Amino acid sequence: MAKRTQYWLMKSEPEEYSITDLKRDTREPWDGIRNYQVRNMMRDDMRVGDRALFYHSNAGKETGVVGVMKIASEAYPDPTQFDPQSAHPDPKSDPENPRWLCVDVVYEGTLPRVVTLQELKTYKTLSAMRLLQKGNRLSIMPIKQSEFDFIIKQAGK
DNA sequence: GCCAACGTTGGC
DNA sequence: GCCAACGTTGGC
Repeated sequence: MAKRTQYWLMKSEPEEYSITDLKRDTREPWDGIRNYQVRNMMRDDMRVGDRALFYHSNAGKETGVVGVMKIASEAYPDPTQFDPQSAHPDPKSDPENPRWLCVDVVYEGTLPRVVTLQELKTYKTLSAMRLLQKGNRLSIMPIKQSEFDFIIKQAGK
C-alpha cells in the first residue's frame, strides 16, 4: 500500500458528469464504476488526499483533460449498484457483500484551457501514459506526478 | 453512428 | 479451462 500522494486520471463523459457539474457540486461520489480492475485500484491504491486529473471522454474536439480534483474518501459501496433507476444497476451484487465501490472527489480547479487528447499525443514526455496506449479502456488510471504536473503546466500556456 | 479493442458471461 | 457470443468503452 502506497503512503505518499498518488496521481490519477479519471474519465467522465461530460454529458454524464462534467467539470462544470463538479465545480457546482464541490464534492461528489465518483460512482458507476463497473470494471474490476478499476474497482481494485480504488480499493487498494487510492487514498484520501490523492490528486486526479478530470478527463472528458467522448467529447469530440473537447476530449481531454479539463480540471483537477482531490480524492476525499476511502472506497465505499457504490449505492447506484442497488438502485434500479440508476444507469448501471447490478442485480447480482449482494448488499451484504457489495461488488462495486466508489470514492468521493472534491473539486480543486478548472484548467485555463482544455488539454486535448490530440495535444497529449504530441508530447514525448507523456508517451508512456496508459491513456495514450492503444486499446486502453480503464476509466481510472494511475499517472506519474511528473505527468500530472506537465499537463497542468501545458494548460497554462 | 461506426467499429476496434477489450472485458464478461456462460455453455460445454 | 476454453472460447464464442455478447456488451461496453471511447476515439473518430
